[in-house]
Amino acid sequence: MTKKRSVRLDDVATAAGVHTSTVSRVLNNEADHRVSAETRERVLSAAKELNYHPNAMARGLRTSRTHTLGIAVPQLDNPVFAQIIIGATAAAHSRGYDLLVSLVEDVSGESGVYERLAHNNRVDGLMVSTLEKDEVLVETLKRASVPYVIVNRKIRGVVNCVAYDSFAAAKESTEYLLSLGHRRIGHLAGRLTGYNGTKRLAGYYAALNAAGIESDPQMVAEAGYTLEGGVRAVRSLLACKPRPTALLAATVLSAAGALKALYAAGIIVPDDMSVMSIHDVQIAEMLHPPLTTMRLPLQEMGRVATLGLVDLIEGKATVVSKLMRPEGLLIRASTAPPNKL
Amino acid sequence: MTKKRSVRLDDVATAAGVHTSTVSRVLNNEADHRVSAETRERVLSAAKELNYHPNAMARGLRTSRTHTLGIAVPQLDNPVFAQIIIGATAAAHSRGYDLLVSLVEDVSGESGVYERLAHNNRVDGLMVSTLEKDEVLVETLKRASVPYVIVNRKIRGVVNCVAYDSFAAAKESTEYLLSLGHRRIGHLAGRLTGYNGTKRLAGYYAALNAAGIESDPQMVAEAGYTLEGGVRAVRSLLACKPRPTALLAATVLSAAGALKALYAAGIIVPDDMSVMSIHDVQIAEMLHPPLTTMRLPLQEMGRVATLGLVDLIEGKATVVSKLMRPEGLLIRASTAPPNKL
DNA sequence: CCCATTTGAGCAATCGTTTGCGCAAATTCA
DNA sequence: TGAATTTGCGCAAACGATTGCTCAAATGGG
Repeated sequence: MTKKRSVRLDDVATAAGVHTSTVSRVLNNEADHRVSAETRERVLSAAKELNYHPNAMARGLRTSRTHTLGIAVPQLDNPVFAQIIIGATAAAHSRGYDLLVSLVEDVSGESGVYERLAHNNRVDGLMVSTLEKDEVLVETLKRASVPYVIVNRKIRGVVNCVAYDSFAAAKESTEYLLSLGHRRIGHLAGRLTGYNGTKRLAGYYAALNAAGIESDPQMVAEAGYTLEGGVRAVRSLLACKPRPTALLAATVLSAAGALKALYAAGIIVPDDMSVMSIHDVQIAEMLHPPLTTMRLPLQEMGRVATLGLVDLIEGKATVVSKLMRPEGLLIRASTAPPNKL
Repeated sequence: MTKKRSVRLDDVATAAGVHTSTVSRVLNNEADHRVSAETRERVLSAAKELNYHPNAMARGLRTSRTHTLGIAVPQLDNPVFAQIIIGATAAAHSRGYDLLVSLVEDVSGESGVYERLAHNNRVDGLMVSTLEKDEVLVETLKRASVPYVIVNRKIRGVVNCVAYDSFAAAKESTEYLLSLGHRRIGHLAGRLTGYNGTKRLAGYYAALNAAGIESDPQMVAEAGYTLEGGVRAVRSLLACKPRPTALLAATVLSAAGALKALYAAGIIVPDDMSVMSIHDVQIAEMLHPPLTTMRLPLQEMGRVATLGLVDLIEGKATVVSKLMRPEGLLIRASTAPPNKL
């Protein structure tokens, strides 16, 4: 509260009886420490004594490094992004960086975010996890003045991407449903204009084909990544005859919507229909019945992207590219063999 | 990618044929605009032409203002905090600030966060929503060098607090259960060492007393703010005889745990037992049965706290203190009159 | 027409660090 | 012992903006 003048390098220098430059070198542990042990000691204790903290602005101005990372996400109330951010903050802190979270809700409108963060030298690097169309994003990032990495998708023309192997995740999920004996499997797809949505759809088809099952476009409904989307998609799938006996949702929120809609339609899960989804988050175990999921390393992805970005910034790497493998099934009560009629 | 030198005030000045100071004044719209309309025009177009963006560091160093706010939360995977942050980001952006999110998980250990953010002049102000004991927090904040506001609780000795009227929320919730005809109402309390936990407990008691019902400590179990806590608490409450016919959970996650545990115990909701909770978040409608809730203005709280903090920073206010009223019941399918045996 | 006032814009100091360079003292080597 | 290094530290110039002053030119009043 009190507007006490903060203690500067100067103050420490005076207290230790040396020049500011010496203090700076000591405190920054310069590579070739051309400072006597005794002086070093004196400086360190003076700094501690005065409770010195370097001024981030001044330092930033001089070194043009902010020790801050930015991350742009489209939503925060989606546990998937929350988890990614959790992983990212932890990793950032572990490397001495802070994390600036930017919510970029409106896909098209927001022209300012990248500018605000990157252009003003507010951040040393940027993680981007928004939902723009590839071309738009590429175009915007072309103007970025700091290193960046795309999180949660892959983009043609951008080398630094950390994404899930969504194809494998969907394929393995579908294989599990097949192994239970299901033959008519529906898919609540993600956004079919985006990376994850299309990859998951492809993985789903691949598993069906490999099992010699002819894929039926009627069994696929785009649900996006929301509860409501799941509700709508299930309604449309229920119109098919014969009905599917199992559903694979591209994400947990749409699966939740599916459960809701199925319940409303009087269809019992898993007796009448199995449901599973990609992404294991806490919600899965709160649903009724608890949801079988394919686990993807969410926090880990935030971590990997962050560490990679820091390496990029610090020149320890020139490329950050990783496809994260699914971590396996978590079988709960929402899946079972199909009902023999 | 290319390390293009960024365009400075100097460049704009040269382009416009004036001095940097003039450019600065134009761009900042100085109060008494002692600049001719023509010059102003020239400067503005030059700035746009060159795509000039002020260097945040340099400006910050000079003005000792970062236009960044910090918010410290204990968890991100709790939708309650996610919503608060959503409200806060929007409000911050609307006033031209960015938001630095800090996850302070370990209550006791983390000594560094406040220092890192506030002391280094990384932020102009701080919102604190962590779970430390009051005394610890007060002690830490005493050393803060920037304005701050406590979010989601009230603390003796700190004037700038934005919190819920948790007492009213719990009281009104309990009254609803009473109005349905319930007489034996259990409470899944929050943390009984904290503000919200105790206030909600008090509100619950108050409603019971007002209805002439003797309160029974056995009907209260501390569940905290997690799924597991809810599960455990319900198990202990089920041991009471006679059993409660309704439960009020202090938060939605513990309510989810309650539903899970009740299902496991073969108790039907709401037929055999009603369940409701404070805090309406999307999870509530995904649960089975959909959960009756007392709505509290989550995003709004983030907004109010942020705007207040900015006012504090900009000297437009000296106090930020608000108790936010509940927004009313959202009646879903988890509550009903008690079963007449 | 002359002096007082206002207007418009430049000068230069400053914010707190970092860092290339210089220079004395201390050390090494022959 | 004298020259060549090495060691330890200070000097002062950046970094890019903001802002109190200064001062000439333009304006106004009598």
